[in-house]
Amino acid sequence: MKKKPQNLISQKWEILLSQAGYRITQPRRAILDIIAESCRPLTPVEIYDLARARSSGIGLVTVYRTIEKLEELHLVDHVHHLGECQTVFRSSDHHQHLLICTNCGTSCYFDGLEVEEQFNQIGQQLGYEVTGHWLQLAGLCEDCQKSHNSKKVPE
Amino acid sequence: MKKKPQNLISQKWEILLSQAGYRITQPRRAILDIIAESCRPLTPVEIYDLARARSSGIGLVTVYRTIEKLEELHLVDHVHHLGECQTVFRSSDHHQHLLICTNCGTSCYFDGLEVEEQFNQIGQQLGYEVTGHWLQLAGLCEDCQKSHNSKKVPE
DNA sequence: TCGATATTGATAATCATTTTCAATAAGAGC
DNA sequence: GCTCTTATTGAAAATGATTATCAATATCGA
Ligand SMILES: [Mn+2]
Ligand SMILES: [Mn+2]
Ligand SMILES: [Zn+2]
Ligand SMILES: [Zn+2]
Repeated sequence: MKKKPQNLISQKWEILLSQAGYRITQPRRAILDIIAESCRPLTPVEIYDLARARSSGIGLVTVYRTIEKLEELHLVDHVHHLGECQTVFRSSDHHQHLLICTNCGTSCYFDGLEVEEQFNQIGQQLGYEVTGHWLQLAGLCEDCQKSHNSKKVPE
Repeated sequence: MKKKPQNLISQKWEILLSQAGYRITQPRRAILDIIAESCRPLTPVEIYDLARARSSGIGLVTVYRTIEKLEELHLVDHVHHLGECQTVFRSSDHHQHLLICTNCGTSCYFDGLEVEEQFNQIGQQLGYEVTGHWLQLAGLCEDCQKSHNSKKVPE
């Protein structure tokens, strides 16, 4: 019987949830794993389906409640892209932005942008005090550039 | 009896809707006016309430259907901000980005950003072919900076 | 091991959006 | 202006997504 090596991220999340006074249950663990391992933002129902395929008897309600707690601890971000406005993706530890594949959803955080100064100047010109920004890039990932037509969606 | 001078934008929209084969009805006209005049993104229900206050007997369904057509003709944009993911705002004629007040919602388009080159480079580093971007600034508008506390929401 | 209680899933309730449909009104052609 | 076709309307019902309720269960500190 193979022992599945647990994902490092979900391992960390379990500790943090524990420290916040939440309990680590079987359904919750399955949901954490799914989200932590995913290379792309997932909808609640996608998480539900993937988690159920792995360990049965999980309720969609529990998915929503688990997402709620992960958000509260800032361990996941809400991602809006394409039609979906409610997908969830593991958050970066520092302020970063997402580059999302328009075909398969595979997402990467990136940083190193030099834009804050420009943002402040634009605000000044319009009389606003800029307090935040929201930036997301869209494109085709390496795999999807090769197989340009196929609409396969990973994990 | 005062003749209300019609908004230039909604006037233009009526022509375009007409040319697209759609009819200009009283409910539709009221909805166009509300959206065209607004200085901030509105939810369907907000549009519904404002339009009903102006001319009675308008259905929420008609609001949804009118938004649908305005979107189809690219006359309005979907705006995601704060909790709301389904607000509607008159679109800019060329590619621009929005700066939105976090307090009252008042929004301005801006351009003159020098970022496209940086976006492409970032994509290259990560193996993506960048095809689009999504950028929005948030801040406090001039009025809301003065009356920092009051949560009044215009029109 | 025990016990307080956080968590669970089934079910029902709520909220936003879409569909259905018969009545109405826009507007092209006369 | 009048007529006729048909796009549009609002009420009501249907759908889909999210949230609240609640009794049974599982977690985890003592
Ligand atoms: Mn940033
Ligand atoms: Mn741009
Ligand atoms: Zn891809
Ligand atoms: Zn403001």
